[in-house]
Amino acid sequence: MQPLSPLSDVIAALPMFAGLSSEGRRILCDASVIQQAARGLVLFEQGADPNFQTVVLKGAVHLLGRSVQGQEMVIEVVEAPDLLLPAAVVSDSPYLMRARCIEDVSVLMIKADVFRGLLASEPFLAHTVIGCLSGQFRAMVRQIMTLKLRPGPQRVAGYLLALMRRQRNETHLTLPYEKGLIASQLGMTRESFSRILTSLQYGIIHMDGQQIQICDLRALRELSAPDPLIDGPDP
Amino acid sequence: MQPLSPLSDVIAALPMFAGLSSEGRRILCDASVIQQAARGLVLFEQGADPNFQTVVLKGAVHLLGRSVQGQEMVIEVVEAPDLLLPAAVVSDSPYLMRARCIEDVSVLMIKADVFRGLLASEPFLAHTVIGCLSGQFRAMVRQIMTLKLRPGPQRVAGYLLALMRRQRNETHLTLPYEKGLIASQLGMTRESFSRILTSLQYGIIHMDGQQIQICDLRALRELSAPDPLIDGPDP
DNA sequence: CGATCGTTTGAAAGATATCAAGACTCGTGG
DNA sequence: CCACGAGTCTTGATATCTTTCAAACGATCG
Repeated sequence: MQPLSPLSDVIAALPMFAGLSSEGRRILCDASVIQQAARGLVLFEQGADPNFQTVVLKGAVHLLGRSVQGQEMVIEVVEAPDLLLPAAVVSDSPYLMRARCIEDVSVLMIKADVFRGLLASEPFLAHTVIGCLSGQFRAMVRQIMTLKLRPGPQRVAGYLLALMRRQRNETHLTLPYEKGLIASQLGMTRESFSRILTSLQYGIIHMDGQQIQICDLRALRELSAPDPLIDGPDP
Repeated sequence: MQPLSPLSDVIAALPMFAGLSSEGRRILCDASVIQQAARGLVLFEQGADPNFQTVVLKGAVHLLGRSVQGQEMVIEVVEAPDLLLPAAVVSDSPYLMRARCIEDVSVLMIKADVFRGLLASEPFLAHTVIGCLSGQFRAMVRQIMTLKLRPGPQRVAGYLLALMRRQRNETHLTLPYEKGLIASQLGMTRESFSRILTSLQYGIIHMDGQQIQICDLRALRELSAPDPLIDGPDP
């Protein structure tokens, strides 16, 4: 609850804000608070107006879309260090998604109007936001390409390979959260996800709960039909 | 082929560049050319490195994703006036998609390195790019939500309603391009799209080639299960 | 007129979702 | 320590949706 390190030290330590003027840094500090949030906590609701620009300092956050009928799906995952939906904040438009903490997180919350003001006066901050927005935009494009061009099993295989790369390229990996959430991130039901995983069980992977051992990397890669543009360089 | 109006006049007339310093405007002019491109022309290829920041001045451009297996789908539509994939240009990363002119377009092409340089020295340009990026990001999020949360018929109904709104809210509308392209934009095959349209034929719409008459707006809206966040205010 | 392209339609196959039940894990409290 | 219950995951049967393949139709254009 209480900031262990003074706010200004945290901000000074962030590469994201390294190039701010001292004046800008002061304004930023005055308009910010640090919060700890427990796993499961909702940071904001779909449809809400952004009052803060949230910066994820530690941990990861799910952005969930909800249909009129009430079903909910993971649309985006934001991991520290990154901005939470700067697109909504800079355009002062309602959030399209709900933000829920995947794990215990710490966030920096900057008053939205101050943040927008700083954007005009601090070229460095503008540059940071541009970099962040472009990265998030490209991630969304990749996801659309995946949804439109790849069937379920390919998406699952690709997901496992991406996970492997993020976990130090070892053939043993741990699913980062519940399978139901992963399924919705991949655009399928948990039943389908479960079935696809079991279909991989015979020769390609070995699964035990959240633990997955990749037995036949070559086969998995072949199954995913990787595209270096979408998936990054070969793992 | 040849610029009818001098380059500097075109740039001066664009709201997008209205706030540039005179110095910035000079640099921009020196690094830019205006091009006319015919319908069907490919402006750049998927995987290419961005040499220019393209500004669509007139017309519209399709951004197409291609899978390893070779099938191609419309991922995004960019209409004048807007930037073509600033996310790739500012991050100096390969284009994720191919750009193809839907119709005859005119574009302004700015050398990419000069554009990135101006971004640092011209706060107004940075602000423009932030606005453009955030708009495009939100469009991608909406598309993902549509793909993940809505079945085919809802997507088609929603598309028709969106089209109606863009065409002065009249109940008679014209499909902007071939049905096959619209189908891929909606994430389905042309056969599925055709079947869904015929299923609407009986009472809800009347279709004749590219012309569509909406007979029962209420039913169409109900079928689309609209979400004001995704679809905008009620048409 | 014949060729090409976009579209529609039909029949069949395949993929995915849904519904329902059972298995499993894990934390709680008796 | 065990039993319970909540939540998650798996599995099976079925239904539905979507794609695929194939053919025919229609328009446009040389």
